[in-house]
Amino acid sequence: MPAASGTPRPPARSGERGIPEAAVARLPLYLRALGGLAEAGETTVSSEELAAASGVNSAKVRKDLSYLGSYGTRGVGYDVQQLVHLIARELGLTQDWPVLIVGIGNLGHALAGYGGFASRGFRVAGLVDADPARVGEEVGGVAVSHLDQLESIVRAEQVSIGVIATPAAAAQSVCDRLVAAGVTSVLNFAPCVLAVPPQVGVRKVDLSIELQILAFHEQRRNVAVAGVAT
Amino acid sequence: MPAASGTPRPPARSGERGIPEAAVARLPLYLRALGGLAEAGETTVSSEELAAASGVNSAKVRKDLSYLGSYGTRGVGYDVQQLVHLIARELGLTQDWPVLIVGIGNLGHALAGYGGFASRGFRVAGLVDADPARVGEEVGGVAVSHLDQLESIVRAEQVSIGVIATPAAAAQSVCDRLVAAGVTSVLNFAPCVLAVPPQVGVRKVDLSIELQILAFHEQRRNVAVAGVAT
DNA sequence: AAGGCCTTGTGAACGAACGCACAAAGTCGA
DNA sequence: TCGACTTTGTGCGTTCGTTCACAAGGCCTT
Repeated sequence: MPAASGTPRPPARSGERGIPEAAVARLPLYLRALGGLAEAGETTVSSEELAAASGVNSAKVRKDLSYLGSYGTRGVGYDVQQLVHLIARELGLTQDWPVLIVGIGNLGHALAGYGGFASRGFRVAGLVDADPARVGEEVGGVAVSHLDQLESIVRAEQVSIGVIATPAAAAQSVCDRLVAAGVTSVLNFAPCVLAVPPQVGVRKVDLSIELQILAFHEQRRNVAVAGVAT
Repeated sequence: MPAASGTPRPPARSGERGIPEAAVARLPLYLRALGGLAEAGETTVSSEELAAASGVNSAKVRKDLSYLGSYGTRGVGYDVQQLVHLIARELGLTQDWPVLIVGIGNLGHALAGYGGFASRGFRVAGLVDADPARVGEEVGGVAVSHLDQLESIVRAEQVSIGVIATPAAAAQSVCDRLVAAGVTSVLNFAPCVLAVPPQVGVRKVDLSIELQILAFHEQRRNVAVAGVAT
């Protein structure tokens, strides 16, 4: 019987800026919506409007924005430009983020050419692939280098964010090399779990997982209907 | 503390199958991990092993699996094949899901060629694009049709899941057409919010949002370090 | 046959997140 | 200037999700 004498006491609220993870995940949504509103010529926006434009509930919007400080004007709303700037700053998008994409298959191609990166401060600092036949090809204005160049690109371009778009079998070794070279955040598109040191951040996107979740709900609806019909 | 008797409080078990959303989102993860274990020749797996292979915590694994019924053997673990079948059935992956992909740009290409779909029961039943120059091109064994064909493909192939990989500007109108034609689940890659009737399911994937969340944590780490150094 | 060992299944405590509802605070019209 | 109106900011109850910890249960060795 191991006495519960360990210290399972993670100081959740460590007195520092403690903006909840769930709120962080919504900030990019607001930013996107605000971009649209700004283009439409809006100068101020209420929490209700922003909520509609970003697909969340207005109380949540207000609470999330309150974590950034209270910059709204009661009776009026928020200043669009100020909010854009505030959110961008909070997310760290006011600086340049060099990104290295590893694996230039179909998905890597799509990512390299994705317009949504540049507008948020992400710059494709390099593309690498293990296939020599792909080296030299230019994608989205950047030439593909060989996988061997991974370390030198990370160092030369001060890359801190790596994107893995390789097959699952290669992902872990690529990840290890990225981390060893100095990358501290990884976005993983390969369908596998990555092991990284605790101070390295990882997020994963698995296209087929999203479809499977959709299928679950789809099936459930059908079963429910069938059940009623029976 | 002995087991409290007194007033037994069944934990709000709504007589119907009430498997929590968070658990559903993890089932595909388990399924993937189990695939790997099966290939490695494992016939049984403990919650601890499965947890390691899918990157979650073992208590969560056990609780999630318990929603599917109790099919583990104490002292041994779970039967891999049985678990695969059980999860697949729960997710509705034992049937064929025809999928229509709209927008065959870089991303649409990647999706059409993505191997992770077929192995989970998803079949690309059609590809459509608004650009006549793309019509006829073959991607992943399926020919691209014109956007005009959207409705007829949905009906002919009994498509219930649509994937939107168009620019944001086109997404809502495409979505409306999908829904009108009978699609009841939508996976949206366009960076915008979609309005749909309540009975239609939508999930979204925004590549740049994931990067922004990474950037937030990355920045935070840097600020923290700088703060200590100061 | 019996006891030890391992792993499941789950009650219960904890914590995070959500959303309501409302007071506070500012604007705008008269 | 004043009062009505609008919208923010947030305290609080509720729901959802995670984690701990342990009794129940089954296998295997002796």
